[in-house]
Amino acid sequence: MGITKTDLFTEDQNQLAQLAKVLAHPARIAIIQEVIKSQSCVNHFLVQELGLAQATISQHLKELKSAGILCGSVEGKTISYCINAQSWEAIRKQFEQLFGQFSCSTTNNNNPSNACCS
Amino acid sequence: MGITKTDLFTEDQNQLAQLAKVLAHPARIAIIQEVIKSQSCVNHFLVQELGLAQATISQHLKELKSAGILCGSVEGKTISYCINAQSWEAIRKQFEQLFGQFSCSTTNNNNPSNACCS
DNA sequence: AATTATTATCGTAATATTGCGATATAACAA
DNA sequence: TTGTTATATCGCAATATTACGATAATAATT
Repeated sequence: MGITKTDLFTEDQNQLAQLAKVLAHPARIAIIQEVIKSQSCVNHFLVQELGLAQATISQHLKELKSAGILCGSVEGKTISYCINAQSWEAIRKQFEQLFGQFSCSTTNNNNPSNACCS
Repeated sequence: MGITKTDLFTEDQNQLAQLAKVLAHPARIAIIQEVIKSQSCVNHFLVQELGLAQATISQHLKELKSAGILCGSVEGKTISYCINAQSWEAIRKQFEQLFGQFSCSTTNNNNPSNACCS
């Protein structure tokens, strides 16, 4: 069907999946990294750097913005995008929370026979 | 087009995006969390817990397995899935590497006028 | 005012994803 | 052997995503 049954899952699960979806495209990863490297970026710079069409970059920027990862400020006739520091930290924490749910030591302590992957 | 131009991006960017894509579905997040909570899970247990059809769970498990997040071991007529500890750590590191590229302090030091998000 | 530069949005084609019924396969049980 | 249980795979329909040309909107420049 192509439609996700969000009602079956918790708010946290849906939210994290949504965040992951925004990161699930190399162009958006690349845009994020360019923005970090240059402190801020404008659309046409990214078009030159990444080699995607202007409309495509604009679309990716829109998604990154609506996810809270970037935010843009008008500067003359350009729009300067930078990392949304507060959101960035919150998003990082959500991923850390997931990754923190499992660790090797946990496995060794509670289930020494967990040998299926070793 | 629906096709991602992977040739425009670095190996790392493509790889991280690919990993994010696997996490970009609440069912797969939920499966991961069930597997962690129960140490290991079999298909039909997840079907009961999550309320998705058996074929659907099987498909998600396949993706999680091929991404290296889970691995399965045959136990009689069931297949027991657990976290692939080594991969898990490697994947965590890739996300940490991304999130480590930006921090508030960096911003404050190098670009005090980065006020577009504050 | 007309031109130029920059970005957003619309529309569309190509492709990918999600979900599940139906079916196939394999291990065990009676 | 026949039946049961557990899982994987196939095929399909519905929906989502990706990419971009065309166009619109806005601000600066001439």
